[in-house]
Amino acid sequence: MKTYKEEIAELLVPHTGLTAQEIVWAITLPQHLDHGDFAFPCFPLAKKLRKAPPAIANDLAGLIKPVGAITKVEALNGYLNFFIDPADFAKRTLGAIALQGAAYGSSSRGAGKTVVIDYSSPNMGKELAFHHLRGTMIGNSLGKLYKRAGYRVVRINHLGDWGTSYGKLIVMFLRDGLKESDLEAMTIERLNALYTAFSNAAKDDPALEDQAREAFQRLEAGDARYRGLWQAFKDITLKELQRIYGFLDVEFDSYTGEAFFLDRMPATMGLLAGKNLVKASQGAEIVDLTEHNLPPVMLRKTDGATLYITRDIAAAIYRKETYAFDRCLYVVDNGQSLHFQQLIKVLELAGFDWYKGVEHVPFGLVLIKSEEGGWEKGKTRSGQSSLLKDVIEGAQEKILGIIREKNPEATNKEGLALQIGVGALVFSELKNRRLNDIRFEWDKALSFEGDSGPYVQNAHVRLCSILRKSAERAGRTGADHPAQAGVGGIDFTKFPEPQAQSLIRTLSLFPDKVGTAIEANDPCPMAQYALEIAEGAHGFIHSCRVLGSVEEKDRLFLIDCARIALGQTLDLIGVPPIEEM
RNA sequence: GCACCAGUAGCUCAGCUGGAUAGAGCGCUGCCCUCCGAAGGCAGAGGUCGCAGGUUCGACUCCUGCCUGGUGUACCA
Repeated sequence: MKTYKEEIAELLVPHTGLTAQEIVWAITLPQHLDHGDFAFPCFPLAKKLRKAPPAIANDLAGLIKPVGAITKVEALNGYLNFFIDPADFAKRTLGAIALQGAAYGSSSRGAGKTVVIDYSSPNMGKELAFHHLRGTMIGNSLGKLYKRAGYRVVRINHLGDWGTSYGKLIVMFLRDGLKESDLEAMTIERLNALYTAFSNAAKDDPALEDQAREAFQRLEAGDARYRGLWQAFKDITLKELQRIYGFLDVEFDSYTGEAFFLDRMPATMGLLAGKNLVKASQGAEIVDLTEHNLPPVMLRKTDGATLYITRDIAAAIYRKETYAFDRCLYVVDNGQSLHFQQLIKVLELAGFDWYKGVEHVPFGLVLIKSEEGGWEKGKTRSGQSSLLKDVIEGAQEKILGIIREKNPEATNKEGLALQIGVGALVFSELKNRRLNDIRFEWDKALSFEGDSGPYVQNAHVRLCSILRKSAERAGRTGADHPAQAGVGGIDFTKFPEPQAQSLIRTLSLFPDKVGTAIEANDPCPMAQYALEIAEGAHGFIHSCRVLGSVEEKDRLFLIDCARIALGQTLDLIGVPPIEEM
């Protein structure tokens, strides 16, 4: 079926000398309802026709006869405004939602293409901190968005599981007199404590740093005992990670961390040397990028050990070979921008033309309000831990109290509180543009009012509640989902209220919003869109009684379509679309 | 020094490939529950879109320069 824009373009082609494609591209959505549904700006034609834009608009308005769903064409301020029959608009929009259901907004733009997304990627031996949440949820959302656009998506957690840090862990483990038999009882908290203990001890005993480097060298050399400890530490970390990811409903297709690429180091170094890129400098091996206005890339330290970026180069090549990706996205904080500029430049210089598909997707800091009132990285509140699990539990606890007060009959209050808490935290991190530093305020994020996770979840809950009550009235169990039955019997002229019109217009934007989010590699447009739907839903529910009204059947249908669109939007950004709260 | 990012209402932020009168939330002033969830809705006050140039019929949006702030910058990851 043709879109409205395409229909309008057909009308304009004979009079403008533009192609249909150019016109579709130029058509915009008016900001004000009384300006119609679509607008064609006549300004670009002014030079070509040597006429003032308002005059062109007037001429075109006289030449074009409304046909089909287009009911009126009007010239205003140099724009040609098109008005669509509201019933037709409602039928197309809601019909598409009813037909596609949970697949609403799917497209084939990514058909046959593969995108690899690297996100979260914490360091092993440490617990997920609050600041890991943003990148994790951005990557999670991008994965879902790309899937909806028809891409094959490979989600990778590039664990930081190699480096001197693991020498430190081993040193402290042995220094405490611990043995392999103690690994059974080892927890992530205790591993974390070993790190802290190391930094404290190293202040008094600088020799510890050397011991850690030695331990890491033994690890790299393949010492069996050290490798065994390392593997045990990694297993403990993974188990805990998956527990937290479970709370967030985040998944990965691969956990290939840095260590996975160790045996590819010689080949990678050889490949770069073969391209004449490797240079000796102060006892280390580097790639000199001065003529590209970048600092040098260190591939190998004086002690012979490889570095982070060396493994990243190997990993990029491996991913290309393994997944044949068209695009490879690294969702990593903006502080790493130099690193990724270097990585991509090295891939280019090495002659890999696919470097063009490799892209850093940076995001800004999450700043916390300090006691002095300033903004800083780190702790969520003075004296309070910045571990992600503690933040989630804190949110859950606070919300549990509110649920007990506002909805004492709710079943599974703990589970609901967790989903609302996660929704609140996730929404507060995704509603802003990716690159903006976020000023996180605990109370605001968990606020039950305004532009918040609970606000958008609440709109979904109210829609579900009406559908549930509808079933209840008819003696059915569960909730009614009239959209599943299709558009048969629905009277699309029954939505004349401005609140209904506004809601339908908002629902029609879903596919465009998915596209916008993907082009920007940013879930933010989707989160903003969730607010728009929620606002539209609240407005409609407030002013248009559904159950018991003359238009009950038609309004229930609209409610169900709004529920689908909002539920899908929430799912795409990783906010749990709950049905009661 | 170089690199990346940000600067829009008192505060926290939206604003699609340049387009019609720059939008929300919080806070502030008021109003609306005999009515499907008030975790909601409605109204009001509040802006020289960091500064200066440039491109354009048209700039919050693009370009250049500056100012301010954040982050990063070879032997950590």
